[in-house]
Amino acid sequence: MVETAILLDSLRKAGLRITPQRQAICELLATSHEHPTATMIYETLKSRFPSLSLATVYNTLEVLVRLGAVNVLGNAGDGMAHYDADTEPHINLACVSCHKIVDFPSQYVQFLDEEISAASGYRVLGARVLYYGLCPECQQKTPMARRRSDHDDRGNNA
Amino acid sequence: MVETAILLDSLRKAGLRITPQRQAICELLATSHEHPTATMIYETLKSRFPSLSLATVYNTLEVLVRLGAVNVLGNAGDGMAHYDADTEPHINLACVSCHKIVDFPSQYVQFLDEEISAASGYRVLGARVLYYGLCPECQQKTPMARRRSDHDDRGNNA
DNA sequence: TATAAACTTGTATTCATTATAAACAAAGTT
DNA sequence: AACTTTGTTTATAATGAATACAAGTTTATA
Ligand SMILES: [Mn+2]
Ligand SMILES: [Mn+2]
Ligand SMILES: [Zn+2]
Ligand SMILES: [Zn+2]
Repeated sequence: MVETAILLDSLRKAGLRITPQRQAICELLATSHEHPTATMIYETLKSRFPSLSLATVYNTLEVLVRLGAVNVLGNAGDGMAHYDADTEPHINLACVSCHKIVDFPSQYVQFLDEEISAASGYRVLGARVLYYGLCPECQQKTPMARRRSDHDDRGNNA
Repeated sequence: MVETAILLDSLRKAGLRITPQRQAICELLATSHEHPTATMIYETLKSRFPSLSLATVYNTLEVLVRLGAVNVLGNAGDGMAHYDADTEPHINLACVSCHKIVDFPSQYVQFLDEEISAASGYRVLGARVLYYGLCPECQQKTPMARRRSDHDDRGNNA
């Protein structure tokens, strides 16, 4: 569980103002477990903030990522970047068919993280530990041993 | 070290033809250690194949990813997707400043991989294990404890 | 209340990626 | 060999997420 306060604090510590929009975006990021995209955040909040602009969502996300408070997982088959406010080491499992992303806890990621920070020489700003494939539900829907020419849903990529 | 033959075989096994373009793209992917983008592949090969189209590069990459022979690491701060023909479990370290991506070997990733395949219920098609930050060289170039309003090079994201 | 700085918003722009259709090439058929 | 089918490449157009920009709004400080 991510604390909204942690995100807000990182904004504050960077000398940035806590506006109602930023507050709401941080709250949504911290509360949600669905690894939202910029558009998803925008759609969810615009009922509460009718004047909200998509640009503000992108701006806020960019700041949070730069501060290391949020990670970008990238495209999950739907052509847009998904964000994760949980920066604790964990694995994300993305389904390339229904585009849901779930968390998968693993003891090894912790070690991994420490190893990299210690031995790589990099100043690590964030991570993108994401496995992609077909979730159990979507495996049902698909006629099983999917043959080569099965033209399933369009591309994926980064 | 990745074998070109492995990539070509996965095309063959999928019933696809080994054209000179595909052969060259697979060769470059297998040989290169720089996690190239579609454009990088295109630029590199167009001297040898003056008629090569960027569309062919994208098409071939899409097929290889769908077959699980290549992983998409995504945007490394330069706005385009980077590809990795090494599907063995390993960590990729991306520099958000110079956009280079290097491999980092870790024993833990192996365990991680096995754990996910065994316990998640997902049919895993690929992975995107990427840490991003500043490489040792770029840490020099940057005035150290980079303050908030330091407007460095533009965004990053997925 | 001024004045400046930070922030939001609406819109225009960019550009990586995808879609489309026409030319080309290989393999099979008569 | 000529015809046909099917897969591939190429050139170009279209898409749309992300970004840039300029104008308006809020907040801070004097
Ligand atoms: Mn997560
Ligand atoms: Mn790699
Ligand atoms: Zn699914
Ligand atoms: Zn660097």
